[in-house]
Amino acid sequence: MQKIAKLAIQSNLPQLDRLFDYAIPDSLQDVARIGSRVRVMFGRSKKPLDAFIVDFPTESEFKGRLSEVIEVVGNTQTLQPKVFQLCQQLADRSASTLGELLKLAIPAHMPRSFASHQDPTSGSDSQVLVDAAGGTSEFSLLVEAGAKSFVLVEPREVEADWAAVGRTVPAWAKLFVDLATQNLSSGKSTIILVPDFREHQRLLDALSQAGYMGYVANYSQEQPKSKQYEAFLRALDSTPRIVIGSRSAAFAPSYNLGSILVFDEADRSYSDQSAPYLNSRDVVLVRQAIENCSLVFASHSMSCDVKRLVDSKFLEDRTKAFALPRVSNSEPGLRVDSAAYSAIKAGLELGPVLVQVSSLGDSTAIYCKACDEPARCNDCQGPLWVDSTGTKKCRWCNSFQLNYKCACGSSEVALGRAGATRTAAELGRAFPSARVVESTGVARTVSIPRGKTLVVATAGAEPYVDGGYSAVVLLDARIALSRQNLRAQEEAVRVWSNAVAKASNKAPCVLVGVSGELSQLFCLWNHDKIAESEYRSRQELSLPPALRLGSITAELELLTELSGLLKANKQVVCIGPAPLEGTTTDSLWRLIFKYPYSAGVDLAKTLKTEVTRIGAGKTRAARSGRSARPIAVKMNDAEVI
DNA sequence: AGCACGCCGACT
DNA sequence: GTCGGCGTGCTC
Repeated sequence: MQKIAKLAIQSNLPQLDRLFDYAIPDSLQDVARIGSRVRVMFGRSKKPLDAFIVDFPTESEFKGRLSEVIEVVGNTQTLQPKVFQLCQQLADRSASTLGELLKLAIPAHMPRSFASHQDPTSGSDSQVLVDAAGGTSEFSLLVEAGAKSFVLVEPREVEADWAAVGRTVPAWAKLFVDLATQNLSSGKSTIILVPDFREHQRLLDALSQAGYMGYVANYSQEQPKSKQYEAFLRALDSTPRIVIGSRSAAFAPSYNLGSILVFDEADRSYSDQSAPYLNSRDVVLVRQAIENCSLVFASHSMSCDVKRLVDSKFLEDRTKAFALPRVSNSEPGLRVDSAAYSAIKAGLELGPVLVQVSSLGDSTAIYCKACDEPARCNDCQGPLWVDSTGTKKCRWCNSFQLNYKCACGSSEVALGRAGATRTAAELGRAFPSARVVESTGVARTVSIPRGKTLVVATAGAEPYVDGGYSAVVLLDARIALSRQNLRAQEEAVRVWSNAVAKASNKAPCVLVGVSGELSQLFCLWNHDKIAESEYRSRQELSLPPALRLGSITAELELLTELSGLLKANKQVVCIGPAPLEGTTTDSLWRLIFKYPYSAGVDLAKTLKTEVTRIGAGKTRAARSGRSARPIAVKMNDAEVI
């Protein structure tokens, strides 16, 4: 009797989005098991494909002759059953294929890395058993199996008993290390998601100080492929691990998963920019249900999405009381007003000061001095700005505009609002004894040493500093609030809060140029109330996250067809289709659809069938060859409004 | 994706 | 007569 394996093939072709049966030759029967990575010949293709064994059925439904598995790669359970379930469920919910999810979850095999990981003499693990304070700990509620929590974290640098004397760690990093410790003490793994390299590095530092590097699987995507594969293999080991990474770490294999911890869940970097367009928040919610592990969202502000989950009792708010930060606001007026000046001046006497600005470069815009019209690019009519080297550049085509001349004939210009570079220069003149550091998204500064330093940073690029800043000044707050985006306020509060959280205890923080209810709530650090009123208004307007909003991008003809299909479902509301702006291809249109959360899985299933049908070109004449036409289905599109 | 199969026009 | 164009369908 031949042995049969059901395989999930790692290919993102929608036509192949099902399981295939293969025969296992006698020679491979000892090594083949559920989760094994195998190589198979598929179709008429000449090169073998990767696949994973997901079942050993006693007989096959398939009536033809079965091909044989040609190789079993390694002796590890590369695709854990729970990760397989995760991929399956996410493929269903996101209207994409299992193969696509498997590509996200499982890195390609690399024989050399694999061999060195298998080699027992190369073991860098000299693991000490962690002895945490048992079940009485204040953290036990957060790591309890099945517990789902939100924690508004203390917004400052704090001391940790494992850190070197006089050194501090961000409170969120201390919380995460403590929770990982709690898990290790009961033999469990922890997966930690961080939004970018600053948080990644800061957490690694903290784990290193705590002596846990032997447990860490570093899932950073910023290292060579071979290192990433090694991290995957470490996560796969039959021993408790601490996995740290960004989006992709949510798919990491794990031994005895105790908790998933997510810092700053509303950061944009958690949403995928390519298919299957998943958000880490959704991924970890599904994974938590499969693993029955604990889940903790920890942030310095409360996003609408988290507010919704707390309101519906899906998450428990387990915020621990802490001393509120000292935040004040000033009335609209000068960009850098007296409140800002005195905070910087007083702060510099004690240590480093942080100034948050909203944009890069020297000037965000330029105007003609003669006619006051905004300066336009000679090539494409895009708006001009001045970069950090003082060069006039076009925002659209990025071309240099050395010989700019206005349509009225004048070549004299007036500068618009200052970006980080000019702000740094101006403040440098005002505070000549301070060292001025500019930190933006492109400059990779993780942390700066203590000293009389004035840091001018764009939102989200604030370096950490040991002990925390002695003052934090939030400039351009009104600009952040007035962005034409559904999430402008939520996002503004988030970046302000993250800057405030880099301050030391009792350091003064100033929100410059904003008055009104929001700024008052912000000064009182009442994030629950801010999120509450924002979420209520979203509910009144029927906007996310009160319901879900998805989009389909394709040719108009296809969208018309799909919109007819969507309208058949009474729970779905369609908007558009409308031509897609900002692309060079004018043939792409976008259809937006709103639906209640409960309708999501069914709707995704319908769309997936349709996309597969259209992609396969079964009913539609193929004018442009049969190659699948571009259809991008986003079941949860945050950027669309 | 790849690759074969099949059904119509112009070629030694 | 048949060579080869691409439209169509399948892959355990």
